[in-house]
Amino acid sequence: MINLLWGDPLPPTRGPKPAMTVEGITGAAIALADTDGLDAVSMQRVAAALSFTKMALYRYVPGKAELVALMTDVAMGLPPDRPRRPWREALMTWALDLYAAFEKHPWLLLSTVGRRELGPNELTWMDHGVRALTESGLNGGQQLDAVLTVVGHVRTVAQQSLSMPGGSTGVTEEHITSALSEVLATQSERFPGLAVAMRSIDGQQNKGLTFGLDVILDGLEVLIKRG
Amino acid sequence: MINLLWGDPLPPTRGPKPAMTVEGITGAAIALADTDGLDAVSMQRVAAALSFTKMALYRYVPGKAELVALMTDVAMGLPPDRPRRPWREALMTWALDLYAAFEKHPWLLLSTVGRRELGPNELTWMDHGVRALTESGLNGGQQLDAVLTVVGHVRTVAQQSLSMPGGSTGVTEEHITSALSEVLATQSERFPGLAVAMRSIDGQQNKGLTFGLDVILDGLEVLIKRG
DNA sequence: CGATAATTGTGTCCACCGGACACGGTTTCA
DNA sequence: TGAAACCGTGTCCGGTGGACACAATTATCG
Repeated sequence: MINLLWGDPLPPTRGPKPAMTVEGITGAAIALADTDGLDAVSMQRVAAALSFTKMALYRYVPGKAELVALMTDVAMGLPPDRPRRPWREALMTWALDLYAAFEKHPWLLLSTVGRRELGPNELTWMDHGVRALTESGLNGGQQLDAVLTVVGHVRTVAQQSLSMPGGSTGVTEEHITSALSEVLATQSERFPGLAVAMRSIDGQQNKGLTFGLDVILDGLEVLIKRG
Repeated sequence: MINLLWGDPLPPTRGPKPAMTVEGITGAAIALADTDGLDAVSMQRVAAALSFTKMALYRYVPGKAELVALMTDVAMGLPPDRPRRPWREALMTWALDLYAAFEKHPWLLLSTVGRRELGPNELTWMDHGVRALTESGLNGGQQLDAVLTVVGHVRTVAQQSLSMPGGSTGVTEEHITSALSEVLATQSERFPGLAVAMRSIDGQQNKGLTFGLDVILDGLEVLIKRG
């Protein structure tokens, strides 16, 4: 399976020509997930989208888990190339690029939970994130932890701002606030903190993303300047 | 279903006495998830644990999604009561408490992804988090965003440090580093940033959690002091 | 007291899921 | 010209969530 993630090794020569490709299967599965969500991705449906039997897929992919891993790495893609910049701007645009990737394929939030095999594209993302901090003065562990903190925040905001199936347009806190106000209408005395916080809210676009990023980067700056 | 989350309303009077309770079902499901993971929670297995047929559960719970929502809110529990303290210490211990909750029921990381119905316990967690910041000078939206950033980081670290089925003992970066070093052994030139970062790592316990929290709180402090 | 209506747990059935396996057709190599 | 390798298909299995009809149980009403 690692072999699949890192490029298919040997096209055999003996039998009939394969009628499909791993790339085609992965692409069909991604298209399916993009339109109908990750739950709609089943072997049957992927095969049907390619006009084949589901069992034919197992000639190219060991199982569903590996297919999802392939989908994930391909859909993640490579981080866009950005010019060298000071660590803060570099990490900020890197985070926004990552958010854009989640925005393009919201199901990535589901397929990247839990322990899993990391593909080359995902590793490249991590590499670029870490490299934004190479000249910051932080040591290796700090760099990794810092990137982890940023990706965690991006994930959280994306997860809460992107409706799972198709929706995207980042209306950040839209749902949570509406769900909250619904509850607080009758239970406001039970959640006093939330109640007063909700009253002084300014419905700004994508605020949660940049707010948290600014906070994290400010914190990193403190750490870096402290030396 | 909301009714279920917020307390069962009316025990009817006509037919035979119910032989189970929603609490019992939820408890059995939680126990099952604690030992064998969330994937092991099926209607059949939950019913079998209570020596009943799976269809009997549907008299108490509308469906599996609602059962998982119940499990989630119950397992989350209420945040421990802590004495009033300045916002920074309050938020820090709140975050550590939240991490402990995820440590106790690792499957919460899976059951709390995507759009879902928020239960009273989960809302209480949010309320306590926000209330830690009431005297910080931040406005309501900022308070919510700040708490969201913290929970995002806690989730990320927990997710990567807790092995899904049963394991717990927070050996934070253990897996990611081992998986990374495995790849970097042969592909180090392809991920130069990761390669050098891995070389200067100090295998400290649970470092990722406190590191990120310190960074976030430092950033909040900057924002607050700026006024 | 007896009939009725409501509610319980069960049994049966369905579509769908991931996957094991055997089979016949196709292609290349010895 | 076999023989060996590989492809796509069909069949089968255990498991999933859930709809539905059914007999048994219980409280209420006449």
